[in-house]
Amino acid sequence: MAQTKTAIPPACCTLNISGKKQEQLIRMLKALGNPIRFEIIKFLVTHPGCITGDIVEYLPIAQATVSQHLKVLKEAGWISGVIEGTATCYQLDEKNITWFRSVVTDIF
Amino acid sequence: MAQTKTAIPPACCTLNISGKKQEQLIRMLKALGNPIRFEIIKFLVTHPGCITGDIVEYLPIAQATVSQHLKVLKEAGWISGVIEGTATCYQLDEKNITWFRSVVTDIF
DNA sequence: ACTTTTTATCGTAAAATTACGATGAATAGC
DNA sequence: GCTATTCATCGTAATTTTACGATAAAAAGT
Repeated sequence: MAQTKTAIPPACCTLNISGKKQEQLIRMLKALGNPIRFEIIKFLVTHPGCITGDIVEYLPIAQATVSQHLKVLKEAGWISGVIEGTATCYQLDEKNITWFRSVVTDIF
Repeated sequence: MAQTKTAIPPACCTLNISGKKQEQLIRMLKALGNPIRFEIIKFLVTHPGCITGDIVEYLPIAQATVSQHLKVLKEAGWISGVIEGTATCYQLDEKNITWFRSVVTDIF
């Protein structure tokens, strides 16, 4: 390709990330880049510890589908679930979200 | 659902966003939540104004596929392209990226 | 004018995602 | 023990995404 002459003009972000960290970030971005899942996370901000049924009630989609989205969010690290009797209580995974925030503010 | 008693415990993020702003954010998250597109954005940080062919050369995928990814990134607002002769020069869309950063730091 | 270069788009195949109903598993309540 | 409740998982259909080769379009070079 054409050689960049001398100095690269300063970009608006560094995106200085790679390897496992980058993979984890991409996984979180992808999981959040879906309207239903974004709504679930928003819901959990105001309803921490709520159970699956609450989220199903709130959203216009079937219980099986909600469960699938919760799984994606859990695997991406956005949420964690605690089984309580027959129910499962979900909440934001503060540790990972804090990590996400710090990484994003770091590279953007 | 079970009533949240009195005060909601402070969450680690507000996610205070909705409507068109939320839609745009989700579009950007989704576009960036793909390994190939993430690499393209990273490449553009260090190679601003490079042409499609440079990116094709850099990535292990076909030209048509790269072109498609560039389209997604452009539509999401991550990049802009300037036609120069037969080539197209791509660069980060600093305005939208700045918007992205401010929104993310605002709601997380 | 013709050829070359460069890139976007088209058509299409394969893979992944999203959605649903049905079913199974596990606990709670009787 | 039996029934009800709650949720994850299974099987599957529909849609979307990702990928490719082929082709079209548009400018540059000869």
